[in-house]
Amino acid sequence: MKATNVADDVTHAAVRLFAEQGYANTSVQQIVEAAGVTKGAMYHYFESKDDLLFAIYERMLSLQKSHLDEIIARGGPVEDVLRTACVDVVETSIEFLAEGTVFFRSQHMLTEPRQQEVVRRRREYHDEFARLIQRGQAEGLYRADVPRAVLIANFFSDIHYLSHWYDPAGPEDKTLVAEQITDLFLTGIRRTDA
Amino acid sequence: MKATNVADDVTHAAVRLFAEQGYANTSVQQIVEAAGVTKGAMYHYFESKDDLLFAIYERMLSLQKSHLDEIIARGGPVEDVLRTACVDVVETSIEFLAEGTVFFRSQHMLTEPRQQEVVRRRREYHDEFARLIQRGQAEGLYRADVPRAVLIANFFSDIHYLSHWYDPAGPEDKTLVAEQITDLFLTGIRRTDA
DNA sequence: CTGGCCAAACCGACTGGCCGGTATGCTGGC
DNA sequence: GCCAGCATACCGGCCAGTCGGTTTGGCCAG
Repeated sequence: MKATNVADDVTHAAVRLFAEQGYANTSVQQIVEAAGVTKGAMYHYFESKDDLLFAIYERMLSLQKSHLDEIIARGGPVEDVLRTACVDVVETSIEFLAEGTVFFRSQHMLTEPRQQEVVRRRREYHDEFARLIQRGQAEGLYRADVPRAVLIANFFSDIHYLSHWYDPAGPEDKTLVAEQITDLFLTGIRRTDA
Repeated sequence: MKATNVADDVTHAAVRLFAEQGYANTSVQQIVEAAGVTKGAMYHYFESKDDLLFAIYERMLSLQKSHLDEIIARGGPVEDVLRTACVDVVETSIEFLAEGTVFFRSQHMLTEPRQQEVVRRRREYHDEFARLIQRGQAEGLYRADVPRAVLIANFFSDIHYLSHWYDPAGPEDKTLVAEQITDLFLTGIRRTDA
């Protein structure tokens, strides 16, 4: 559908600029110029600057949630499912690194209702992930001497932090890094006691 | 020195408001009102809003660097030094949770030269931490099959993420959490192969 | 003790620029 | 001839920073 690439062009330009300069430091004028359209065109497709930001969140949230759902639906041993889910989310986060930067940095710039919506959707993801860990703990695979919240935070933090150090132009391969991070995480939470 | 608590009052109010609403969404007027001073007084102690933000960074950077220096200076086995350093930085980060929120969220709001200064100082900290890991690897304590950058990111990410989930009013004790996080990290990077 | 003096600390009304959003108008396709 | 899809000039609000002025406190000469 080449129908309206205006909306897409604007979104892409916005992601790039928001990631580079931050939401507050980026004017609508800059975005439309970078996208090669005019303000009128943009406001034809988006209600507000806030709406534009939310579109970026909506995209990421849907994407990651659908991936997780799909992986869990495929079933299999908990360990395998968890590993696949972890590797996938790291890889996806690397693929959408700029989106991730905006995602984690600008949530507080959204208007209150939309911020709540993002919180709600993230909690859904979090809870689904938590149930995986819980199943693993029930099977005696993962340590239970540490609050589950800490275990989960220990992985989510890696996703979060990616945009702060990973360089797509650097030497590290994204799939390899995804496996390495997952490995560090799973090794850390594995039950080792007698 | 009760001499000038104006500067302190302003800084504390600023940290709180920046953490709550973000730097861009907080007006200087709000800050001075919250601090119970006037704009004139504030601009007597700070050159600009940016200067105020940088003061927060300066404080955190100095604090954490001095802690790390001191712990390394005390010497001892690498494993012990690293563990102490990790626990300390997590604990400190919890104590200064609001500062941390601002620290990681608003770096791109600083003017370019100051942003560079922050990058420089953070790299100093990073490199010192990296040398500890390197020593541990040389002694065969830590795995070397994963790039050192990944190992380090795996820990720094936890620090970074703290302000996103840790609730000071919650049930988790900060020292305990610090030890748990450190434990997960050290377990993950420990060499286990034959 | 005291009055004069100076600097540092502080006050708060004002301004100039920027920027999100809008109003109005144009144009080509059906 | 009408409507979706734009273009563009413009407005109004907000806010960092300023600036002329006032207050406070320390200090010394008389």
